[in-house]
Amino acid sequence: MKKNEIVNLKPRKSADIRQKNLQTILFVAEQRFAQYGYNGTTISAIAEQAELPKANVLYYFKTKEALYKGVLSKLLVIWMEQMDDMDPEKHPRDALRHYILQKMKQSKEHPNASRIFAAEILHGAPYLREQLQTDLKEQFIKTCQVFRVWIAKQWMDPIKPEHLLFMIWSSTQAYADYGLQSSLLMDKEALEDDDFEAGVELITRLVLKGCGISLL
Amino acid sequence: MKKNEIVNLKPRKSADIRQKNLQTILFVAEQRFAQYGYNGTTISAIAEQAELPKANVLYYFKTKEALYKGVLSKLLVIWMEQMDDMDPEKHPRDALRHYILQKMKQSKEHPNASRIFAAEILHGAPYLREQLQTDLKEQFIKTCQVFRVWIAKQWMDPIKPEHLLFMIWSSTQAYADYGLQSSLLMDKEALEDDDFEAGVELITRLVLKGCGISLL
DNA sequence: CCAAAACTTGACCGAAAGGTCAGGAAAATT
DNA sequence: AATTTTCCTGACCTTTCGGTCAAGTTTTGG
Repeated sequence: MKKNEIVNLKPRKSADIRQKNLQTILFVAEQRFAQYGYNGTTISAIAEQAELPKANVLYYFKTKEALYKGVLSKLLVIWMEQMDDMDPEKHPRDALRHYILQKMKQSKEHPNASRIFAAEILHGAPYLREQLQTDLKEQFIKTCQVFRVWIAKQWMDPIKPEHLLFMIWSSTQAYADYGLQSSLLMDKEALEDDDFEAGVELITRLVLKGCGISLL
Repeated sequence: MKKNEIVNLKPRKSADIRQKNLQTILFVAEQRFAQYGYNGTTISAIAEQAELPKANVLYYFKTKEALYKGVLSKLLVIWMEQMDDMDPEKHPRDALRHYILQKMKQSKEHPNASRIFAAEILHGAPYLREQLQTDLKEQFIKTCQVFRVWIAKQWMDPIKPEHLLFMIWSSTQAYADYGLQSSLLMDKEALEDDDFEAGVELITRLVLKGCGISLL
């Protein structure tokens, strides 16, 4: 079992080539799609940035659409996994705080996913409709149901669950989607850790106090 | 079916032709840009929907970019005019309520403007950077300043003005940008008047209570 | 009524995009 | 070592897009 002869030379694994190229392409594609949108992104540009011939990119992904879907499905995993349920048994104070924190973390750590999804939805979700109508909707309904339980228990004021959730989503998501806008307005290159923290704090505060949940 | 033979209605002045065509083109272009984005929109598609030959569209707008800018500048007027100042003398209860209502009205009545701007910002504001850095920023700073006055007067809790404003913008804007998403989730064709009202109510409530402003 | 100005439009063009393909190089398998 | 499978890629094809143009028609102004 010879690994690779002498010390030097690349540890050129065999089947790893595929994995490595797929990864590179997907990584680059994610960036471009996030920044320029589907139609604003060209395969040549991706190929160039990935330092591969265009035909090679097309070898791994037969079509541009397939590549885009590849990116989407990769991001969808990240996207959904953190979206996990809120426990109706937990006190909303803790559950909501945690949820908002998670959401914001998402915006901070995966802004590309956020942006791509935002653009998708903005344009009628041509590729995500299915997912939205199933997975996301299930998540939505479940979370609203939790809110209703809390309201019934009088742990929070009777607000409209759908709109509350909507507000939490949009205001946290905004830190990814409109990161540029806000940094422009605040004279920064980009949003910093402090900004995300302040965002979490403010949104949490508004939600808790707004719903009549004590902060302690 | 010529109706203005005998009655001699408007004998179709030439100057009117220009206005009429410009209007039609801008109207159609606005829709397409909002739905498909800049790169996803073709001049032929606009021409077809406007029932004009492509070359005729190009006669009025020399380039696609010029047309896009035409749409933007038209929307920018609408966009900014409602953004007017909050009065630091007024009580935040009324001023904020009014502001949120206006913002939401914007989302409801001019969703295309909202969507186009959202897409612009999402992609780094290639055409709006200038405007954002001047007009919008001025607006931003001014409003934050008003918040600070209110805080100094102890009319509201000491929150971070930038983030509060950011939250108001994003959550109201979302009713335009993500109108589709939300209607999908709520089993509706589109958002209805009730939804906008409920949105205003919830956002106002969260903001006021969250900032320690009494609701009466 | 006539000439100039404004408008209209089918035909055309070069560039760039997505995608194909054939044949060669490298790995893997036997 | 031989052969099969996978990977690589330059050249090429087709379509579509933004944009031009020249030849016409209509409107306007004198």
